[in-house]
Amino acid sequence: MRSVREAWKAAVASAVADMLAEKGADPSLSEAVAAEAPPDAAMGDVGFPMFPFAKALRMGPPQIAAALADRLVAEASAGAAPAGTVKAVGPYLNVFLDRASVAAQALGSRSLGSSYGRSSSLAGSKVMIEFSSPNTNKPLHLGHLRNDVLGESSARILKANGAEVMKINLVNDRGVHICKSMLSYMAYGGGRVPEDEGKKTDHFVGDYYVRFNDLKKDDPKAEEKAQELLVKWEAGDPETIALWKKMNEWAVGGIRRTYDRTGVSFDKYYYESQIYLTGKDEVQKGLASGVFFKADDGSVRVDLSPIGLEEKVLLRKDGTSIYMTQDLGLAIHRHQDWPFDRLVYVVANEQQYHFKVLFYILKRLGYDWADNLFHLSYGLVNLPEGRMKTREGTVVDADALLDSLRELALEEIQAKGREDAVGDPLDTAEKIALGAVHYYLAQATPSKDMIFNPKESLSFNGNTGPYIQYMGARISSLLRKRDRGEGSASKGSVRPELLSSPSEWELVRLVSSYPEAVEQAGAEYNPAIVAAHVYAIASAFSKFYHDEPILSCEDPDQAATRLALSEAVLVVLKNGLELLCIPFLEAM
RNA sequence: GCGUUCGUAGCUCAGCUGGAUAGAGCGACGGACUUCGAAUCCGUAGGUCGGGGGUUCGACUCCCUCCGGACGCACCA
Repeated sequence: MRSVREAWKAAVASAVADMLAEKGADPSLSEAVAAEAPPDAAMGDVGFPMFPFAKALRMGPPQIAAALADRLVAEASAGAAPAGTVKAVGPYLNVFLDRASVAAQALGSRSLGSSYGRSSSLAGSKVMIEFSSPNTNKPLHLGHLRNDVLGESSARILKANGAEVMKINLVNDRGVHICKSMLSYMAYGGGRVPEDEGKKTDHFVGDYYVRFNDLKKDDPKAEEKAQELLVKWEAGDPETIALWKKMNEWAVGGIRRTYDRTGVSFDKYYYESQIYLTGKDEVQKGLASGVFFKADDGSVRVDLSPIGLEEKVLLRKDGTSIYMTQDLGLAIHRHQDWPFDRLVYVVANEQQYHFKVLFYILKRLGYDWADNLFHLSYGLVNLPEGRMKTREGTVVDADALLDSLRELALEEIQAKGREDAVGDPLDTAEKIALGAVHYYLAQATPSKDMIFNPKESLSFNGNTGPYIQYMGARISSLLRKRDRGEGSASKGSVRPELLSSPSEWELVRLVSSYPEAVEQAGAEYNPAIVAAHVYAIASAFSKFYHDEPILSCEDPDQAATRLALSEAVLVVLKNGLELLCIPFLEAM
């Protein structure tokens, strides 16, 4: 569809340039030709507004559109224009595409299967993407799920556009917050292990972190002791390290189980405990080259006035490093490990300042890849009841959320009496729960704060994951029937020109523009674009399915063609859901 | 106080990089199952696009200003 549209755009631009030249105006003004979508398909498939040329041509836009239409019709009769017909509609020049050829192209997606929607727009580029980055003192919560789905989905979209992608996870496994859960365990743990309490290992650790609040009441010096423990840890005290290792294995092990459950994976794990000292040497180099300076108090700083900010300390006066130092070193080391062209950080928007400064410093240090750093900044996830707060215990635990959604989905399957039809009810319920959460989180514009409504996410009605999964299941059901010999489709042949009704054309249009959506999502690091497209096609299919007989169509050719269209829709649904980390279901 | 960002229907969100009558979903109200899965579909009501200026042939979109919310402004991560 794009190629046809581009061809028309070029044809219109060339015709406009000719008109401008004839009137003695500058032909390069024709670069302002823009292809748009008319509000109603009855007005045309592609529209070109003529306003920008009115002044230069000394004509009203409607007159320009009419004159241009005549010109292009003449070219078409001479075989010089792309397929389709043109029509002046007020100030717009509209094009009606040759629907049969667009439909034929859309049906071609069936043979491409899982590769339909791939592009080479990012071919040859290496993209590293960092996401999730959990702390090892507590399990994943709803906010992580948004981070994870944005990261994993973006990675899949980038790959679909031809990029080579390296997914990395930076685990925050050191620091005073980790020491707090250790201290709490030392006080209350009594040597117990997760199995003793029948708990998932990361929850076991998280519970001790929460109990640090009790410890503060029992022991007024708890905060101090946590700091002391951190010092012991940094000194490599064997006992401290042993406990730290044990608890971290529990935490990371549990978190990994949640990743397995949600379909998130990483190519490489980095641990802060191993890299928190990196970056010092880079700062020293920058100091030597004059990018940084030594302040009167002995600390090393960078001047941020060129980007309208103050100074930033990079090394304390005692020579110890800070967060920025570490991230600086890590970025450089990562590039040595795997020379990426772009580096994407999926991190909450509260760290915008941090990345602004980090990117600026890397650029000042002269790294050529510093121009292609991107902070995929996302907003908070809140609940209908209000904001999640750790202290108030209103944080939504990821595992518990998935469990409760799975339970609700299971109840629905049972209520509909579909246990036998779905085969494995619990597994199906789990996949519906995952579809609900991932779709809901992925469909929102990343940068904005959002409200997560669990009940709404699971609704089988409306703009939800399960609704889309349902359309996939319906099409699968049709195909099963066809394979069993039902209907007349097998006796007919596929004829794209039969796809002419409004609902059929809408589906053709959406199938054929799917690759553009994937490409745009990749260019903007925005899975929501794929989500919107997948929902649109599911919704359009639902209408089509309701209005038109498919398998039960009397005319074999029409049945075969409509079934082929359904298969094309299925290809888009499957591929799109895959990009969004939403399981596809044959039946539900 | 300074900076960033957001404000679109009762609620949750789109709005294709400045174009045709601002769109969906939920909720409300009213319809559609002897028919491929009604976990669906159709219709109705509901908006001064936070307010006010400006740029433009044309502004939800760009600029300024005010109001309101969020986040940041550490030698914490």
